[in-house]
Amino acid sequence: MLSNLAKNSSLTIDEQIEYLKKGVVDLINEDELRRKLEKSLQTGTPLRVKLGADPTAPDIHLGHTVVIRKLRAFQELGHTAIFLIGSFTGMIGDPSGKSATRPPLSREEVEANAETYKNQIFKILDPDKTEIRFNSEWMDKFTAADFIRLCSQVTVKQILERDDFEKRIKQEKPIALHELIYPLVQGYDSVALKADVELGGTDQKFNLMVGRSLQRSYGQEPQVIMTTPLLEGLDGINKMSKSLNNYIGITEPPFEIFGKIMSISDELMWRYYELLTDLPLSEIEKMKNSDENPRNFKVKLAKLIIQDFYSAQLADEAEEEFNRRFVRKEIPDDIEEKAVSSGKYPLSDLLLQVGLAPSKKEAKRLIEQGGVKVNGERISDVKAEIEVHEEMVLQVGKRKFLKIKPCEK
RNA sequence: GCAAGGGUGGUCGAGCGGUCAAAGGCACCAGGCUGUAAACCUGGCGGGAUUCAGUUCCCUACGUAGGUUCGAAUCCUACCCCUUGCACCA
Repeated sequence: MLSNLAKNSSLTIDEQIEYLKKGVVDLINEDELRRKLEKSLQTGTPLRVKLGADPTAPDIHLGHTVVIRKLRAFQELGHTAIFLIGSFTGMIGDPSGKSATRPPLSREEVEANAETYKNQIFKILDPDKTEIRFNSEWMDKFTAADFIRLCSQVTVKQILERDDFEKRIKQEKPIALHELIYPLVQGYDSVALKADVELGGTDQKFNLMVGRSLQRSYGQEPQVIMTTPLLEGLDGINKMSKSLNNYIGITEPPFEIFGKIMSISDELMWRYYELLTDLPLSEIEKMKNSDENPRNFKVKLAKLIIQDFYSAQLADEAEEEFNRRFVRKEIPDDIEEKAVSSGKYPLSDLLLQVGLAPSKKEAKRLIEQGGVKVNGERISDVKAEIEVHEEMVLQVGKRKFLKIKPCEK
């Protein structure tokens, strides 16, 4: 995963900047970045590169990895990654998300989530060059006076300039006061951490900018900010998110990842190539213009992504399993098993009982529409009865399988 | 507190006394065509029962609780919640 490390350490500053800029939407600004890189080189002091994370969503999906990969790029160049967990800000709720107020997390929950984070981000980042920090480290000690002082650093107008505040005002939608405060607290984190660079999704641009101006107010050199695009989810339209269920989690089994990648549109595939792989744009362009069946490129993409979080071998296995199941339409061999007491059942009842259908009506629908197979044989008679006396495989749709094992009552 | 507008199925959004389990879109599910692509086509999309049958029936559902009606998502009353404006407070 960190194979590029050695390779990149010998890059010139210009090459480094090129490398870091790949896929970046905003870079504010390049000259400052250059100066910081030069100074770092001269003094032998790594840059402190901050990435903030919300403590409420410890399940990392491919969308998050875009920016984490960027953080890794800095690590590869020898800099320090600071992964900041917003244990304090989590209690406020970022206005760029849903406006529903979040219940404060307990200390235990934050710690548990932090562990989960670590397990996941270290699939991408080098643990030795990563600092994990919590903003409650300093925010818990923040006094009311500190807070007032912080607030005095910006004007109301500046805060209201933020796009989504502006929009909401126009649409006459409510903005809670604490939402206005959020960027300040997040920005102060940069002050507390003395960040040289802060990364974030494009939706974080405003917050990152506030960090810059606060650092100036507190007498620090302002951080460089870099934003990365929000990755589209599997639907190709909305940003990837858990709540829209259009995501690929990095802890998902290889086979799942493979299948999900295969199901994305060709158009989206190129986007994923750009943001989720290290392939240079020129190479991606070449593939795009070739006559080869795009399916092959999709297979390649799926394997590249799986390799990132697992291994080449597991990627191959995922492909093989995929081919077995969907190309050759074979029944997989590692199906979940369920014991059912032997006897005769209407098929619809059986489907309901083993959880392959949420209701009897739905079960009947599935049968009627030809979505149900027993031992590989399609059964479309709603009133079919099944005798359970030996092992059998139930299939619903293309991907739901279940092995039924008879047992005594 | 006052005034106005609003709360409908996963979502958006019609309906404003019966023909409403509620138009239409989206999402989703199954099938077809494929490359588990896109586009497209077909069917489905609260639950349970019943039938030869796309039959009939029952329950639950339109913020909550009542009421008026033979009959309500649709009318009335109270309450809850959301938004906006105004006032009160400061």
